[in-house]
Order: sequence, then C-alpha cells, then structure tokens
Amino acid sequence: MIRLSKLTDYAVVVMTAMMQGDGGPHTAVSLAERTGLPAPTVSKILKLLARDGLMASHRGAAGGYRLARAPDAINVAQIIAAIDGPIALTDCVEGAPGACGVESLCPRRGNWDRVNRAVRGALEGVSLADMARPMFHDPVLPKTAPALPAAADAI
Amino acid sequence: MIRLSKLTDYAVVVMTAMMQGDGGPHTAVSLAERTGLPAPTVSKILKLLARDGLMASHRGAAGGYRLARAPDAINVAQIIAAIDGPIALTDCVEGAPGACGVESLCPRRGNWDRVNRAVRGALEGVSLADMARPMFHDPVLPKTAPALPAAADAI
DNA sequence: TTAAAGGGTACTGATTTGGTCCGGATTGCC
DNA sequence: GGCAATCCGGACCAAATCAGTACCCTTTAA
Repeated sequence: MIRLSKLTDYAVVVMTAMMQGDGGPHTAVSLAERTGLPAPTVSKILKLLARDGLMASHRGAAGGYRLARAPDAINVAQIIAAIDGPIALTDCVEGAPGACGVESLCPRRGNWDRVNRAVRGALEGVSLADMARPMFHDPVLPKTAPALPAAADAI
Repeated sequence: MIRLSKLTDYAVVVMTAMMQGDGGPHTAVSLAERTGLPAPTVSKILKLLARDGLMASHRGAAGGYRLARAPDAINVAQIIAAIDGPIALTDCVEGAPGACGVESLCPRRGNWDRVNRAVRGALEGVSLADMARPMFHDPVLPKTAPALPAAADAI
C-alpha cells in the first residue's frame, strides 16, 4: 500500500490540536501532553513544520509555536512535503538524473511525473481545516468530493 | 516523500514491455531479458499481477503471461493495488479498528479516508496506455493535466 | 513420459523509519 | 546581569519494512 509516514499523521494531529485554544503560542511539551504523543517526537515534527514555514516559532521563555497561516490556507500536500520531503511516488523523476538503472529501456520517466502531478493535485485539494472538521459518517461531500467511478471501493 | 515500492515501478516496465510484440504469451525469462530486470523479480511481479486478474497466465510448456485487458482498460491504481496492496496512505482507516493508539484523541480517521479517495481517483485517471505513450519533453498536456496552482513546483 | 512453465512459501540482507538524546543558541523574567 | 525556559540542529540507535533470491510443487503441452 502507498504509505504515508507516521510522522505526517502525527503532524496533522498536532496541528489540529493547535487550532484549539486562544491565539497564544503552544510549547512542544504542552502539545505532547494534549495529543498523547512522545514529547521528543512532537518537537521534531514542529521543527520540520517550522523549517518549511508552516509554523511560526518563538524562542526563549514563554516562547512556542503558532500556525503560520489560517487552517484553510494550509493543505495536506504542504504538510506531507514538510515532513516527508517532496511528493514523488518513484525515484524515477526529473530530479534524479542517471539514478535509474534501466534508464535506456525506460521511456516512462515523464509519465510517472504525470502521475505525481495528479496525486499532488489531489492532496492540495484538502486543507488542514478539512482535516479538523469532524466527519459525520460517510456523508456525500457536497462540493469538495472528487468524482469517483463506482468500482473504486475494490482498490 | 510518498513512496511507491520499486516493484510497482518494475511492474509498469514489464507491462509496457508486454504491449510490444505479437499477441502471443510472454515467458517470465523473456520479459526479464527484455527489461534488464532480474528474472526471479519479474516472475514475482507477474504472479502478483496474475493473482489480481491483470494478467492471464497459461501453465505448462509453451505457456506464459498475457495482459488480461487492453492497455487503456488498466489503470495505475489497479497496478499499485496488485503489487502493494490496497491504496491507503495511513493505517488510520476504517479497515483497522483499534489499531490507532491515540484513537480517543483522533477524530480524523474519516478525513484521511477523504484524502485516500482523492489520491485513488487521481491514480485511476492514468491508464497503462498513458504510461506507455512516449512523452515529449515537458509538454503542457492539453487535456489530461490537472489544474495546478503556480506554487506547486515547490512541493 | 518428459520438460517447460507458472504457483507458492520461506529466508536473508539492506534500506528506511521512528524515536531518543545531547549540547548549543535565544529570549523573557527576577 | 544572571537564570531558567524554550527552541535549534545535529547525531545516533533499534526496529520494522522491503527487495531480492532460492527452493520445491503443480500444471500442461509436446
């Protein structure tokens, strides 16, 4: 199965936790307590998110982290990119020249990129605010749901 | 980065190789020679694809594998599902009850499923025939390209 | 009957990942 | 001005996962 790292999952947990409370900064340990995740791990996640500009950090006593933007201005693709690096399904992409051992027989590099683009677009369509919104059981989403063929459930 | 297993990448290589030649069956070793991949690996891939009905296999002497359907009736999502199992980005999906350690604090299960659905839909939109089609260098795809925001290249 | 081919399972080495820890830099408070 | 709280940036280790290989069995055409 296509795997997202657990860290990315945790990142969404942490970020949704930050949406609650007043606008004040959250420390890494307070978020760890609130989410039930180990503190060093939360710290690591926050650092990665801050490095990519998704978090605003403040050092010193009474410091902490805050979301850099409104929750609906942050999408899942950005979170994944911050934690896991660039979204690319294979090594066979433009960034890695010559890395592909069967390059001469592989005229498909650009086509995987097409797939990557499609996936990336799908991930950009879901915002952090969407993830925080409690989901009632299996609602047919009115506007954001992508059109799906009927056979999709077998995959 | 979101990773697709190498086996899946190889599967597309093998399947595109099968599109060439007459309609006769291809043996695992002949495909291995043609693609430059190790024979046991090719055999493993073919077995997985056959199990999911993407290949028609014929045993015995003069046996081999054939594509079960036309290349434009096979999409990338099906290939990934055959090799890597169900397409799900996190463990946090409906199928795994209680596996999530922070379940009580995690009201987002259904929302990851929303993301999964979006990705799945994107992958279903690309067929094997698309992957085999030679791609001229960085054409702006006229119809199949998803609408992308300008900032997308940083992801 | 024989040989060619797929079917299934188990094993191993390497890579990746999750998680932890440490010393240093920065900043507010007493 | 000193102190304490907090972030910052690495390096590090154990565990899980994955790619690849090998073996033996079943099937089937010649």
